[in-house]
Amino acid sequence: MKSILFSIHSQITSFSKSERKVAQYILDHPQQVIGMNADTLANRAGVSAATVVRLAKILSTDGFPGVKIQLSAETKMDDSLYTEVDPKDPLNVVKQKMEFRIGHTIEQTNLTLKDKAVSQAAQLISEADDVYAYGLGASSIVAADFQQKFIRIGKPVVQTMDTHLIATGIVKSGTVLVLVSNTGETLESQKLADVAHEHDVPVITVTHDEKSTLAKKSDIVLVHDDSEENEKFRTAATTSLMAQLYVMDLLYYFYISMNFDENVGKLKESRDVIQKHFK
Amino acid sequence: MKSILFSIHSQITSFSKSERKVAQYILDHPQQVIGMNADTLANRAGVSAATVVRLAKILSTDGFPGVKIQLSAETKMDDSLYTEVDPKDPLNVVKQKMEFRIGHTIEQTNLTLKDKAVSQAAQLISEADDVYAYGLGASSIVAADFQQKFIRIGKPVVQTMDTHLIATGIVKSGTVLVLVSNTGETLESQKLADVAHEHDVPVITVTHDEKSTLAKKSDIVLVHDDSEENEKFRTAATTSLMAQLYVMDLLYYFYISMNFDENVGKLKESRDVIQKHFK
DNA sequence: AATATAATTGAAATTTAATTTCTTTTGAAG
DNA sequence: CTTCAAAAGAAATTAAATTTCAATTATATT
Repeated sequence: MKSILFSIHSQITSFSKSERKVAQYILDHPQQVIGMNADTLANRAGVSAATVVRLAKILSTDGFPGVKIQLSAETKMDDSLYTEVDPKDPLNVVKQKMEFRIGHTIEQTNLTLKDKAVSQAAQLISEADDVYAYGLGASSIVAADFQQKFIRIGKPVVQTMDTHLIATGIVKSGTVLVLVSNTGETLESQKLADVAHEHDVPVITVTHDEKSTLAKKSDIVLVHDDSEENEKFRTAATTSLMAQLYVMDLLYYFYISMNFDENVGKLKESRDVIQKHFK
Repeated sequence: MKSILFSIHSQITSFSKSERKVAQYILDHPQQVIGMNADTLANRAGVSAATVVRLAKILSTDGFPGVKIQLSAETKMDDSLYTEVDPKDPLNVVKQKMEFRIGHTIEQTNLTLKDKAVSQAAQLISEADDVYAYGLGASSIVAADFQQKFIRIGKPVVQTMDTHLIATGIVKSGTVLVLVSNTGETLESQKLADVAHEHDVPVITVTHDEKSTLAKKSDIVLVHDDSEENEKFRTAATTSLMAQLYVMDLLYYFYISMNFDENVGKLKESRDVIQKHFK
């Protein structure tokens, strides 16, 4: 089964005038044609349905529905939705745009995030006696998520926005510090990184800017995408928040898989405890 | 990004017996199904054509032909990606699978979430004198995000995990209570909903189960998807967390757009304050 | 356990879409 | 001009999808 678009392209000179109109329309709007019936396409191309069907028979043994199916196999989604969210957009358009950009952000994060950094971070955490996590603003939410995830599998994490308290904790070897900072320029995080290094405590940073001050002060950098960075009207950096949570989830997943049965067992215990005592 | 096979995989437990037969047949022979009509598939699966069509309607807005078209689009890509994350999967496969299911969750949430519920919730919040938010476990993170978002635009929100404190607050008319609970069965949230109603305080709930106890006790229900619900090994309900954050973001967006210039002005002020004093 | 109620299912009827047939139109050759 | 063949559309036909509805099965309630 070879490409139908290629077929059209190479055969188009042999088509009759009306058939050519249809063929050209398909070449110009393959994605839209997938959602049309023969009548609609006929109208759009300015011919009759019979012509559409005749052309379809040339292109596919399964007639017009067969053409749509083949088009669907070879056409990828168009990127027209990747425009900024506009205050005048109705909610349903906002939804579509958001869906698209979240998908895009995760996709990009999959590219920027280094597998090796994830495995090294997981390794560090598993070897650590104590783990401290810090983030400010939206990043505090990510740090809290990180804490929750690891406590559930029996790996306690201290997470607080009290910088002094964290500084007090990260003075002991065997400790690991996890910092979350979208920009990588948060002053508080930088100070904590300095404290950590003074005491040979390794620093794992989650940030979107691998060239940021914080990234340079870190031992392992988990870099995520931030597509909304340069937009005029950012809703609330939600996509960047999601990218960070996603990075944490991969880290968590990798950590679990290093010792799968044991960790899943602990996860199950956690659920059972809740189920038994709080339901 | 929209995958029928993943949809089937994650929804199959919710299908009826006959629908499940069809669903399983599609999972087992996606390529062959593309070349069948509804009758043939019905015979192969041992059900009636009506059942095939009914299932098709669940899976695609374009009915059975739509299912075939989508199958065609995705069977050329690696059809192992819609399956559960497996501990033996290498990290790059996990990344792809996760990307896939996050996209799917947002897409599904766009379908389940009612625009009207969002606008009503935004309206309630804008008219409220005081707003309280509560969530436990992963949902506390969502409540915290909600708080952060609205404080940034000059709408203070009280968010704490101290149920007594919340109960103390929601006894005054003009107050709104926002509850986050994935299952909709969290006891603490139910109690708070009861307190709220005793004092005529409206309750907005974010949950994945519109038939849950909490949903029934709520004035406005913001329903999100939870595709991982039925999986044996859920990483950490991260997709459901993302769906909740996404719902909050839409709510926030809608709230801003009700009074765009003013709210964006406040958002800018918030950023300036941070910039001036903490950078 | 008996009954009521709701959900599920398939057969038949209906609607919609695709296809074929047949007639009209177009255009090139004599 | 006329003739003929190819092309195209209108209408008729066929096939497919979908809906309706009645029968059945499952679920909840007393």
